[in-house]
Amino acid sequence: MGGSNGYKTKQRDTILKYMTEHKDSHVTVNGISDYLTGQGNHVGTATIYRHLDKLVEQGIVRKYTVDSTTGACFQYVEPDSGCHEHFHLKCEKCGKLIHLECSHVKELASHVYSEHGFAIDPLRTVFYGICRECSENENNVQSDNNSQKENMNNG
Amino acid sequence: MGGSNGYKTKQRDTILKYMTEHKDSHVTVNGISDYLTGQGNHVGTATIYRHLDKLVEQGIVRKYTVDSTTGACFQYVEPDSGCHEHFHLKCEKCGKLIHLECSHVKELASHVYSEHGFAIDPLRTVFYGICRECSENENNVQSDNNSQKENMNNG
DNA sequence: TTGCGTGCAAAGGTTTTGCATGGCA
DNA sequence: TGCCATGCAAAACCTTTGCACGCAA
Repeated sequence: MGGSNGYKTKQRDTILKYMTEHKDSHVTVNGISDYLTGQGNHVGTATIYRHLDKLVEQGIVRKYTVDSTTGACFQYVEPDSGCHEHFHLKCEKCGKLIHLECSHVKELASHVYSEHGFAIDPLRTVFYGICRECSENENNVQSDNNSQKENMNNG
Repeated sequence: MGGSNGYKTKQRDTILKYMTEHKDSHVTVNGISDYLTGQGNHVGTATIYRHLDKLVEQGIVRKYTVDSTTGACFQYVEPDSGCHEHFHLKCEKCGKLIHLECSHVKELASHVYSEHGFAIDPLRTVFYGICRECSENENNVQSDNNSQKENMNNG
């Protein structure tokens, strides 16, 4: 955590720029790689991993693991907003990842800590369930939907 | 989801027995495989995965994903323990599973449903974090940390 | 006998590592 | 000039899938 975080390189800037421009959504290494390649700014996969690791260590980026089969998700953390903690809802039907920025959850977290001595880690905790769209669809159509695809947009 | 859960085989019994005997800790496929092989009860990896998948579907076993590098973790759920109605806290350090019978959580669940339209599934949802004992230990023991994860206690 | 269950190996995907080269300071 | 950073490919893992054979019902 010293002053020096390594050299300032084109690749580092490119990745950090991408992260800050997508701070409202979760991104995967694959997503970053594809996007940058499409923009003509190809960066090697290993380099992306290495930078992301460093950024996570420095607290600039957070790492989420939703599923063991899917790749890890990363998200930029705004440095000035000290308490940018939020939890996540993951729909078991469509795989959508929803950000839950809600005071109720934070209250719960502090309650659990003071009453139960347990420090909840919002980085790792994911609420599983069924999202609004899917429960509405469930009532209307009953087609087989076996998609395990992730579409993690929506901020 | 018919009544039949498949044939009763030696492998299925072996795996289920292992799960029930380790219900207090989370286990990995690798751990199961190694243990059974050591006991002279070798079961193929694919078979373990296939059974675990079924058990998860049936709600007999829970699946956790702590890290994308590590494999998934599994844990047996006692059918008569009423675990379907309350939430769980899992310590990332010691793997302990804590039953959280707390009105605050239920309130949160109904709030999330009414306000955010998301129906949380208590069976799948686990709060990750650090338990009281482990956070006390962390303060006392500050020995070598070659662990590349973990140091993320903020807030 | 029928058809699911099993084991092995191969495939598919994500992340890490080794090594020679390139680029920042 | 001295190192760190990068890229490529291979390796290391975890998980799934295909296929032939075994075994429960």
